[in-house]
Amino acid sequence: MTESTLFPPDVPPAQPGYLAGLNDRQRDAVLALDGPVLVLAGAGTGKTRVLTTRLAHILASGLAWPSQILAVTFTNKAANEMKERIAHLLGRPVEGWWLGTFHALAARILRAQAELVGLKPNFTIVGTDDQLRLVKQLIEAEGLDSQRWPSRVVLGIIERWKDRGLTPDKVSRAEMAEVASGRILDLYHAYQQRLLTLNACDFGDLLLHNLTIFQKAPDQLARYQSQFRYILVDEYQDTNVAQYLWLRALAQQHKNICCVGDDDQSVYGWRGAEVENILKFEKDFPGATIIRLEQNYRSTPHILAAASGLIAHNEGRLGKTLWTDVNEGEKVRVLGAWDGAEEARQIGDEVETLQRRGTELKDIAILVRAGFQTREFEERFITLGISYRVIGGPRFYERQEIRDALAYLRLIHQPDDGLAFERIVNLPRRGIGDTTLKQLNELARAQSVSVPEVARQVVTTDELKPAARRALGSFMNDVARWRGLAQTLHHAELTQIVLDESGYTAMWQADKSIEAPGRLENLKELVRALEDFDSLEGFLEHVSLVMENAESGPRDQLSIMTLHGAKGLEFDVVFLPGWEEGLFPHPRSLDENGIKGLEEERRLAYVGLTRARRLAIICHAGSRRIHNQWQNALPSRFLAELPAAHIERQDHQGFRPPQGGALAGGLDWPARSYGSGFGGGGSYPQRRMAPTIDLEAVPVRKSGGVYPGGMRVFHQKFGYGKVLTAEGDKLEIAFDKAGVKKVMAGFVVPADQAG
DNA sequence: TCTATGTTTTTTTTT
DNA sequence: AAAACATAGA
Repeated sequence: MTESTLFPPDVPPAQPGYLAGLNDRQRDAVLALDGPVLVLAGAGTGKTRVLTTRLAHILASGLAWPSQILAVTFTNKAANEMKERIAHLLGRPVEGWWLGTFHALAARILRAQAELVGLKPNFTIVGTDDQLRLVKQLIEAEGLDSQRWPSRVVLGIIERWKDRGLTPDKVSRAEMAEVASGRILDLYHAYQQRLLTLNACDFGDLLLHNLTIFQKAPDQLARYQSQFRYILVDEYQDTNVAQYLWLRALAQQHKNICCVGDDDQSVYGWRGAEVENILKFEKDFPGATIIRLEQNYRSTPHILAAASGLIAHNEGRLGKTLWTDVNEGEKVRVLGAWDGAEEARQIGDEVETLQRRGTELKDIAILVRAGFQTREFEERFITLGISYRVIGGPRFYERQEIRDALAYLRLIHQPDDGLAFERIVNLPRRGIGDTTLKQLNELARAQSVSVPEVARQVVTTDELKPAARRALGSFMNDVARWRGLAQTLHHAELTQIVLDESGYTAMWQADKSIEAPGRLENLKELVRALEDFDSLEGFLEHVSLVMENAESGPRDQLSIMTLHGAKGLEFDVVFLPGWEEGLFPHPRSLDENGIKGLEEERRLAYVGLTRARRLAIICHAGSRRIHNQWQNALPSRFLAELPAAHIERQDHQGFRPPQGGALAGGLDWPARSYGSGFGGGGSYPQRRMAPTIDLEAVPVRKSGGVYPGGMRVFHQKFGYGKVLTAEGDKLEIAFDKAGVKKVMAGFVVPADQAG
């Protein structure tokens, strides 16, 4: 144990400085170290502070070595933040403890114990695309109707089983009567078998295999149990059954487990999270201390009251009463708009007003229900020149070209990685098509060896047609050669060579499509990223577990993100657009989960409101284009649930809410027909037919810029590109990533002046 | 085996 | 409206 040098056996000071400034409840939560503790922490009650202080306290008082602490967070970002804050509290960084997401920690255990579940320690963690491909293959093999059972749906069912800690053999018992389709269960069996053959597992398996290990090897479990003297769990309301079982198993010996959560902020039910875990806590850990944090330090009374009034419509809550001793602030504003475009315009105007009054962009956020809503705001902000960033968009490591390149590396590193093999064996085209692949698969299945293994064998036999055999042989040769190079070369270098020699780079260079240059750029970026890692294994693990984008520089930018993505964050001003029936609450949630779904949507609304420190502005539009069809929308029922005393209507342009307005209170919008056409209950005017010219969209800045054809330019939304034609103020530009677009000259700057 | 054409679906939220 | 998907033909 090298940690012993880190902490001299000094007795901690009688009143450690880090306890100063905590309120009584918070201090209780920090100091209650013995036995199980459940902290019910309402929004903005200093939860993170309690968590970090508690950890710092354990370490500073020498009650445990870092390696004896298990701290689980929900995102990698939260883990990093915790790491930093504790280093700050203690005045030194902490190394060697078990801090991370459930998935990262479970992966760590699984690497050490892989053999117990039939995996090799270097197993691959497959991503969504691989999962879907696999399931699709199996659906075909099992002869299931792929129309009735799309791979997406089947995978969803399997994942939900995994969330509940059910291996295929356990499902049959628990679920026999419930699921009318025993065939999906067969498929689950086959899927697990297939993953095992591939020496791979998916995200759910990380936890599931851990549970199996705990069951199969009580001695190993006992080892972990005695190792982890203190266990800490953040966002406990978002744990699923598998995670709950995992925690319960590990906490069994010392029972010093502290879970922090808020049942009102449980918004991941669709991913298998069970709020019931919070309710069960007392039962499973008898004598648990329960501490409520109810003093809110974040929001103004109006915001708090509005949020509380809303969430009060949910049943089966543990119930908390948030309060604050702040006594000022604006009411929550509710803004009606004609349509989505006007909504974006109004929010843009508000943002500019806020800016003029000194609010910085980084303190403003727009929280949307669904990803597609971000587009209108992006367009508007580009026009206005408001700097923004969309958080949680498409991720670097999920891009096609990156996954392809990684597949090459995986195949080199793990010769039996069949998924990687299938992905790139004919990419670029090598004349190894579906037919050949099908043959290989059959052979592999018959001999129960991996597909790459079969491929290696078959090049020396006459199983395949000569053309296919030659193509395959040459490919396998290349891979073997690269594998040899891997022994001596740095992997960044190796990657470059592989990409060039395989023809993968050439493939994109030859590709005349608009996104090709961008993809090449991303590949370069990948090679650069590889340089930061000592080992390829380390990099691959990083890629599979760290699904978040690296943060860009500390610039003053407005944040646009989903409500889910906003959990745990806070901003001075929060805009909540799209509060309409048909969008929020999302009908799909209602369809699939009924009243439970509605309550989860309501919690989502609650989360959104409670992100705001100073001001919350809710918006709704009278009509919105969905699937490119105009649909009328009534205000969200959640608007009617907000206590009238704490909100203020701000309608623009003669907008008139139906039936006297949501704020009259007690109105029950019909949940059913929001798109019922003319006069469907609301008094919204129909969309004007004549196309209106958006005068504000005409650029006012920087007129007269001259951009000759061929010049490199930068556009805030579309990125870098080359001018094709210039006609007055109108430019036609081939953007590296966004393709050919017509834009106004005022929106671009010469490439060398960008940034 | 690859490409072109026609048909269908899409947009809930993510470790 | 666009993208993803499936089918048929070269």
